Amino acid sequence: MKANNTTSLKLLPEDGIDKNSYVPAYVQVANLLKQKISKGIYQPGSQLPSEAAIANSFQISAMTARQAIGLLAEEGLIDRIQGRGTFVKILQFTSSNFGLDSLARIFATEDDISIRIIEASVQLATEDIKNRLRLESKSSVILVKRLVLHQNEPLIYQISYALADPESPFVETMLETNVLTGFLLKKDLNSFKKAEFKLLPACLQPEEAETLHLPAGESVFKLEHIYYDFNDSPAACGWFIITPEKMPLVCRLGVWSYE
Amino acid sequence: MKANNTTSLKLLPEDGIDKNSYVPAYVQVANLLKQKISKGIYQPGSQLPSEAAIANSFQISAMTARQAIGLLAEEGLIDRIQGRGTFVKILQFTSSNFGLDSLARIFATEDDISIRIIEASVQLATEDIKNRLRLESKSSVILVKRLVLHQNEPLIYQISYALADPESPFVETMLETNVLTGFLLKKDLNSFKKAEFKLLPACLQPEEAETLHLPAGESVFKLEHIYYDFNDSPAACGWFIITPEKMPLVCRLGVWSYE
DNA sequence: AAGTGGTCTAGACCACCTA
DNA sequence: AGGTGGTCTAGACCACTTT
Repeated sequence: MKANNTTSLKLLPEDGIDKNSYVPAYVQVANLLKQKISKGIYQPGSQLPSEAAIANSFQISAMTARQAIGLLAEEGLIDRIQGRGTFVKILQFTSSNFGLDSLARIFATEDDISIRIIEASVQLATEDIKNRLRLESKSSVILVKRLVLHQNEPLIYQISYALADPESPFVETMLETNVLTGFLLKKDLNSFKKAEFKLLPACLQPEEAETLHLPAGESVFKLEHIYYDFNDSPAACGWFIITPEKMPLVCRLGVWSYE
Repeated sequence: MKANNTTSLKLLPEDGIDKNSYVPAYVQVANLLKQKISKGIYQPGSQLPSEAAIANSFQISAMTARQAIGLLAEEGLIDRIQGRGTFVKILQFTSSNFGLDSLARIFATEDDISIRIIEASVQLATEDIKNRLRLESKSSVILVKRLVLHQNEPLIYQISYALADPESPFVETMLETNVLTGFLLKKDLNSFKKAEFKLLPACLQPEEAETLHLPAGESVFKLEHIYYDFNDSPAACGWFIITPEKMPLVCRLGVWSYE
């Protein structure tokens, strides 16, 4: 009943949905509602028709109408308040959300990406690293500095520390590491339970600048990370250095499509 | 049937849900699934039981089971692949998402926040501003520099430009502007259709440093913004300067709660 | 009391993947 | 062909807010 292979003709009802379309009803309804917000028919701050009213006007069930409204909620276009109603959101910069989409897209292709090991060694942990990994005094850690290249151009300068567990040949494992498939220890990919990331502004240090072929002193992003194992113990930490040009952090609020 | 006021006793079935609890069934199921992921019973990369199996084992309907799984999906704990199954995600830094929660929390209280106008004037638009606001040559713009204080300590240095529309007393309106209630023109709060934000690392300039009581040269966040009206024309632009201490950008992946 | 969003059911059928 | 996730229905009841 939902799809119809027998015809390519498309009826365009004035304001109804096409139940023979491959596009789910709730997506169609969501888009129609977005259009009304986009055109200012539903103004910021104003109340949307109730779920029941929407279900009725589009001749769909309440659950389906609710699913459509859920889409708008996911996109941050509306607020749902139990007992009061659904309201078009007023734009607020504090609801901005910045994702690493640009990097994810680069890594997704897996082509043109290569890793160069700058340094790999076992060292005595510094105070800073001991704090981050919750280590006893005089603990040894593995340090690996990598340069990630995209189309043979420096992309990310990566420094990571991991526990020097004598039970396994860690350094070799870390040298094999493939950033593409998860970024750290390939064999330990599924041994991490959780991770914490912190984004910071930073000033490019001489060593980093030289490695990345950039002028020292430039403003860059520093992405710190800590990975935890299934005992909730920090098992690896480190940071990435990357320029805002290679990793643009952009966020859009409001209606940006669907006319 | 969902709530039960008659008793405060709580039965704790081994692995079932409490249908008399105020906590929705789908939330209970989601938490139980999270526990199993947290404990490593469901390991990263492995397949979760099917929706039908979950529905059956918890004695709930398929839709409710699906809703529970939807919660995990929202939190980025799992991947749903049609026709194949549901799988526990392997942590990837590229799926990090940074929100301005810390700022939103500060602004939410509305207490201890005050605005100081540093400068307000009408100026000829520079090339940069003309590009951003898509202006003709020799256009006038309103420039306002504000300092947002929290508990009488400098928090944000804010610079904004807006079209100098002769139809309304803009400068006065902008002087009245209250960051708390939306950040720009109070009267125009609901006249914006969409906005774009860009997060950048920056180096604190002398004027900014002095205003914020910070040493020049420090690394800070620069949050650029452009607001569009319902004609899709850029109507206002500008940027915030804020330190990473005042606006920590942290992101957590994996299971961080629910023992 | 009436209206709103939120939860839940017990089915049905569809689209997709694997075997 | 059988299993999986995805969509949809027509109802029911609940919790919350406003009148």
